[in-house]
Amino acid sequence: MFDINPTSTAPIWQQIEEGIRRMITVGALTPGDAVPSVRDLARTLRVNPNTVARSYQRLIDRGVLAVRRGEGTYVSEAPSQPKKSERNEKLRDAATQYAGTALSLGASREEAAAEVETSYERLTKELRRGNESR
Amino acid sequence: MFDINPTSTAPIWQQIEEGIRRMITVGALTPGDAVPSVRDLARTLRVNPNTVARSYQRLIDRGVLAVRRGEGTYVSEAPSQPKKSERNEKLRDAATQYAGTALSLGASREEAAAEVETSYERLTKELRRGNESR
DNA sequence: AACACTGTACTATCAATCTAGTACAGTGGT
DNA sequence: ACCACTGTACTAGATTGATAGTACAGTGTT
Repeated sequence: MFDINPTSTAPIWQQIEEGIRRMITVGALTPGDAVPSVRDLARTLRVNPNTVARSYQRLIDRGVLAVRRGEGTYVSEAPSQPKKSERNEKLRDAATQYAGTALSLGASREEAAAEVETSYERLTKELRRGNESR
Repeated sequence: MFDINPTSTAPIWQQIEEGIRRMITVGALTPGDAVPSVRDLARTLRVNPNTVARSYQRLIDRGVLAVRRGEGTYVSEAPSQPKKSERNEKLRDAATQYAGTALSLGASREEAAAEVETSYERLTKELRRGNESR
């Protein structure tokens, strides 16, 4: 599972939303899989159930998750993907923010890029762990 | 000068603090230079003077800026640089956050790194602009 | 002396986020 | 029928960030 950074300026519901999306893109969650219940995930992440519910609701609204009433929440069979233009805009915004931070810390372009690749590799490995049984 | 993104989750005072640091590392501000007055910068960025004052105060506390009472605020002659360990930790955190976002958007490692390099180049060029007269 | 600037320091208010607690309807297993 | 689980919905409080407004002391210019 993923971690929550309570000191981050990014709201927790957003961190959870991104975390679920990451697990799907990496294959740790596939269509039809059940996601943890609101209360379970809240206990695991040491977070309020309302906050988890908010994240799930957003993912449901966007067609990434689907609810079976009384049963639980599952990854949609046909997970809708966001428009390409919107995706590129978000990626660009995130890159700009990171590049700005790297610059303010005096990091070179090469160092900034290398640090991203390292983090990317680490995240994918962490997310795939505990998932070899599939 | 730099821009403020009011929709970002990062607080404005932090964006201003990073912006000043960027201008210093890029050379758009050198030791001895005056930074805009609290009220001027607030008007330029369309932000409350209190918010700018908060950013300046943090930079003063860290030895990046220095105040001459009644005159203004200036870039310190011997700008203290943060500890290497702390700098690396911040860079790493920022890289992790960006990599996580890129992953949740389904971007490949190469695409994520390339987008950073592009943003980095763009930022340095923008910041150096209007500074050729030095 | 008067004025226009500087930074600094308050108070008050608004919005967003997170938390705690409670409640209710739907589902499945016993 | 009962129980344990599911998502959902609501109230209320604390915290943080940003805003508006006001005020005061120090500095340089006129």
